Amino acid sequence: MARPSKKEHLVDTAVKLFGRDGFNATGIDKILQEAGVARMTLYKHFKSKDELILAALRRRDEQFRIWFKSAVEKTGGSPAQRLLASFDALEEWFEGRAFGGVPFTGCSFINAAAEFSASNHPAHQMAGEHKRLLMEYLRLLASSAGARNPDQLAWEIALLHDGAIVAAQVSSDSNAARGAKEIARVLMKQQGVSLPEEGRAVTAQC
Amino acid sequence: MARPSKKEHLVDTAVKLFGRDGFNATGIDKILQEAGVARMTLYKHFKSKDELILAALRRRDEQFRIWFKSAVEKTGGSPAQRLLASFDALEEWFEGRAFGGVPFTGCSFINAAAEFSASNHPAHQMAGEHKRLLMEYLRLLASSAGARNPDQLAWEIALLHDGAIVAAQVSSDSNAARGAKEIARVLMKQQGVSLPEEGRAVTAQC
DNA sequence: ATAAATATACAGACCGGTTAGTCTTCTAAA
DNA sequence: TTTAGAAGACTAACCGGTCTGTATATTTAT
Repeated sequence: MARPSKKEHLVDTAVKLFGRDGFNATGIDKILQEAGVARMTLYKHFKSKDELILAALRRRDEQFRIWFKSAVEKTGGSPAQRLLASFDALEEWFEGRAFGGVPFTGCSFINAAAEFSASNHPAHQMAGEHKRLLMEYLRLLASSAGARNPDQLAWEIALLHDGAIVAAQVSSDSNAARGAKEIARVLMKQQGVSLPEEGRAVTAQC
Repeated sequence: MARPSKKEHLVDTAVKLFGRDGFNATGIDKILQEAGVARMTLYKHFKSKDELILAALRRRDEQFRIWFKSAVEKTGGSPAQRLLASFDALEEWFEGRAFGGVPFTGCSFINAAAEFSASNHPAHQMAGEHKRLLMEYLRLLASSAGARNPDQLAWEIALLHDGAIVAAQVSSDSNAARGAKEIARVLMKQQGVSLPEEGRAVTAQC
């Protein structure tokens, strides 16, 4: 019953538990129990745990990128402002204000690449694809913002994102996003991207 | 026999295998076999696998920081040049030219924080300590280089390091270190750190 | 409308393999 | 002779994965 439900719910639960406890450390049984789903229902939809892992990463990629885009765009600023707003989105995430208050446990894709270190492992490759798609979005913003070299700026900002993620995860550095944002400001300026007045929104100038 | 050997060799083997295959995915048996050491010899020196993991991380921290410092300092340049040389060291590492040609599989501490996500887990905390110690070294260099705000510059460069590590690991981006180096150049300039002529060593000016 | 057939999902026993960790026996060297 | 270490059996738990059986719907045929 509720055809859209069982498989979806299983994948959602897997996303949550894999993200929280890791892939190898999370057993099938825990997922089944948490999801309230029978064993054979899982193996009807997925032929192995590895396939469930891939499905969970696919879902996470989709979920994350949708959230990220909307978090960046809800500010409604110019492309340049949106590039900066991406760091505010990271801060939301780090502080557990994103994804319904789920505590931050690092980027699932960085974590996946860590656990599945062989670069030809499907999960590892999916991690690379996720980062590539995020960078593609940044490249679009950089281009719209009038960067002299949009590819380079997107690459740089992506690197700042990952650096901030690592700092937030490994060192519990709650200011990582803000610090990275300041670096981004410098790099954008260097690329000829013009921002409105420093530290004040262009629309609410009192 | 060879008193210094057994325990040390065990830890060295653990460093290698944990680094290559991950912590949860590496069983005790594999380490024992690879090291050619008996089971009880392990449990004579460590009361659990967790303790072996911590010992391996301690060794890796020591090994990595010694290598990193010497790789940075063998260039023999000024403090400012050494800050930049740190990115060349990363490149060596990424390309498998460090640690006796062991292929790069990411930073063991980032990986540890990924597998042991609870921030109060000893391995996770050791990862934070490792990053802190590396940053301390960078702070010293930044200070000697005459940075206006050495703490900030060290923090920024550490973030660039981690960003480059993630890019190299997740996306197999072989230019990650060079790209990060260029960003560092900008940030150092902004901090009033003066470099000799661009792209040419100060001692070998032909 | 009623009855049979089909599909879906749950519950749980079960399997072989592997895990971390303990214990005992044997060997070789100091 | 003493002792460190190798070898390997052993335990208890857990792993991913399979199999059986049952209950409940929905669909189809009569």
